[in-house]
Amino acid sequence: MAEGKTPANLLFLREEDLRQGIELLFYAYRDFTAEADAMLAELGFGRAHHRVIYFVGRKPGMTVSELLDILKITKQSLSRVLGQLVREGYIVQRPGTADRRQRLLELAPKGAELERRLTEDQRALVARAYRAAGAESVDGFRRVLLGLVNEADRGRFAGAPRR
Amino acid sequence: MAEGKTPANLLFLREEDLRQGIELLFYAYRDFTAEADAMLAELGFGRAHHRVIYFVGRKPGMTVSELLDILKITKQSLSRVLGQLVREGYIVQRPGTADRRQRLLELAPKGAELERRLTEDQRALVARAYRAAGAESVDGFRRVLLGLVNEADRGRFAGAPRR
DNA sequence: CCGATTAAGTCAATAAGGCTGACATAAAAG
DNA sequence: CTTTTATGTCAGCCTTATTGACTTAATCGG
Repeated sequence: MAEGKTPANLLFLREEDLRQGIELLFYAYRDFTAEADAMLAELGFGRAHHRVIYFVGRKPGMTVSELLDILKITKQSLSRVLGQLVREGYIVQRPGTADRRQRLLELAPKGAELERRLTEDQRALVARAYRAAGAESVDGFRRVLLGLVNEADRGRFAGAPRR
Repeated sequence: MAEGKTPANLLFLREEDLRQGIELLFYAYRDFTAEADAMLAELGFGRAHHRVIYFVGRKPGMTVSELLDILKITKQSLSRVLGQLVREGYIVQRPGTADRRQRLLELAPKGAELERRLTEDQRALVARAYRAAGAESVDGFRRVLLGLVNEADRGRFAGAPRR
């Protein structure tokens, strides 16, 4: 029985650990997005607008296709959100130089300003969590999350975190 | 200039680190929920149904109020989803013994079975990420995510991860 | 015991953000 | 010159959330 107890107990803890991980992801994501959501709501925007603004800001000159790949939504869904952002002057489109079918996306000043405000908020949240957890923890955080990301997208996180 | 360069560079890296954290959260959450979402769609359910089933499974006898606190949605929003799950026999309600106004929630066998299938999937994802990252990383992952969680909800994650 | 509060539910209207399917246009590629 | 690709658009549908107003039943506090 002394032998029987250990594996059963380990298995139980493991299950608890995994559930804790699942729940941490839920709660952390819920709270991580809450503040920015509130800010967006005041402008009549939603989380979808934030994602578009964020990624366009991150990589100016991005094509519509690239954005679709990242967001994993349909072009019709993107179209509504993107069209709105373009019409309201947050994002500008210019034809691609090599391929003139493309519409390269970039933030207009108004969009850059909003991006800054939104991201500042989330950066502060992450910074606080990083500081509270300590440098070694940050590394673990990155490794585990990277393991959750679809293999195809892992390459976006250029190799080794600087160290 | 040798002195000037370092702080500027550190600042840049820090900004990059924070953005990487933000993006990791986005990609990881996106991919973490994708499989279960597909499974739910076949039953005509969505992510909201999963959350209800998950948390009721996690704490049988939970009240509606408790669930609302966790999900941070309105009772009208919950009502539709919960009502559906009750009508279709995934969840049963029984009046509270101490307070008969309450309707304590628990999974019916059908709901427990679905919960198992859904969570098994996510558990496997998390387990894979944990294994790939290693034990020390898991600890860091937990610490950082916990720092992102609203202070009011941190108590849900009972103190020290077993160690 | 009675009035106030609480737990839960309900009805109605509205909106965001997804989806599918079908079709259009312009440019690139073979 | 035909086909493929990048992008956009129209139309209709679903899920998940919202606010506001109201109901019912049970508990609680004086």
